[in-house]
Amino acid sequence: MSTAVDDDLWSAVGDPTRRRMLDLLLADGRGTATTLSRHLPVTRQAIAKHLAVLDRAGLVRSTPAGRERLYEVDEAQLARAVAQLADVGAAWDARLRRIKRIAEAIQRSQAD
Amino acid sequence: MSTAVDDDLWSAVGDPTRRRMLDLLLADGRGTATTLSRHLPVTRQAIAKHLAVLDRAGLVRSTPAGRERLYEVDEAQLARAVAQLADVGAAWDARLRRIKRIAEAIQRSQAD
DNA sequence: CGGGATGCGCAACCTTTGATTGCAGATTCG
DNA sequence: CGAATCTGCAATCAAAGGTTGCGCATCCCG
Repeated sequence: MSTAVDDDLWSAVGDPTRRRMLDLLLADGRGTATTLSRHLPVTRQAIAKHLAVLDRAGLVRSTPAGRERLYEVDEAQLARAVAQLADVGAAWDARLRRIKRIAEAIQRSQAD
Repeated sequence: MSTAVDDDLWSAVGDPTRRRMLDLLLADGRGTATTLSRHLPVTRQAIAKHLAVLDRAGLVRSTPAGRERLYEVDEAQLARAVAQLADVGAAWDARLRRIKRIAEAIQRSQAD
């Protein structure tokens, strides 16, 4: 019942910059710290640190290619993260629905 | 297409302590900084700061009651946050599915 | 009604993290 | 070869999460 979420995965996905990086990587298939930074309002070094975080969380993999380093999304791991988002959302949603049911029941009983 | 997420709402929900606070508030209906801190591994003051964040994001409301201050979840706003979680998840999910379809198509064409 | 217990809010301080600038090493390309 | 480009490392900074230490209001009970 305690929503059993992997906090590392969640916090990797919790940062807005990292979410946009994942969006970009998914859209283009791959990218480097430099190319990503061209589409985001932060410096290449900040991007590099975020890539390190995503790498540690297993959400991206990287391969050196000459003088640059290419990153790509690990689809299976991102799917896991998506599933966790859905889990937390579903848990809250269920509680909200239950609350609504109870509120309606009270209203009905008061209408008697 | 840019996942149009309210970053304030998301970042309010992005913190693990705040997520657990919302869980507790949903479970009990209401609570104070002190009661919440009894179920969490942080001090009352830390909880109070988180409550201020959640309040600014509109996810909770508070009413003074004697010497204590009761907080409760704003269900409509939490529902909005849940919807945003679902949106981001769905967007990534769709991209992952598309990638998978393409990969399968390539495999099929190579099998010719 | 007075005093201890309980709850809250404010302030100072510490640590972590997202972000910056600066620089040196490696690789590509004209 | 030499200039351009990409990377990685280090120092520095500001914001955020967390803590301790008060002072003040409210409740409760003898």
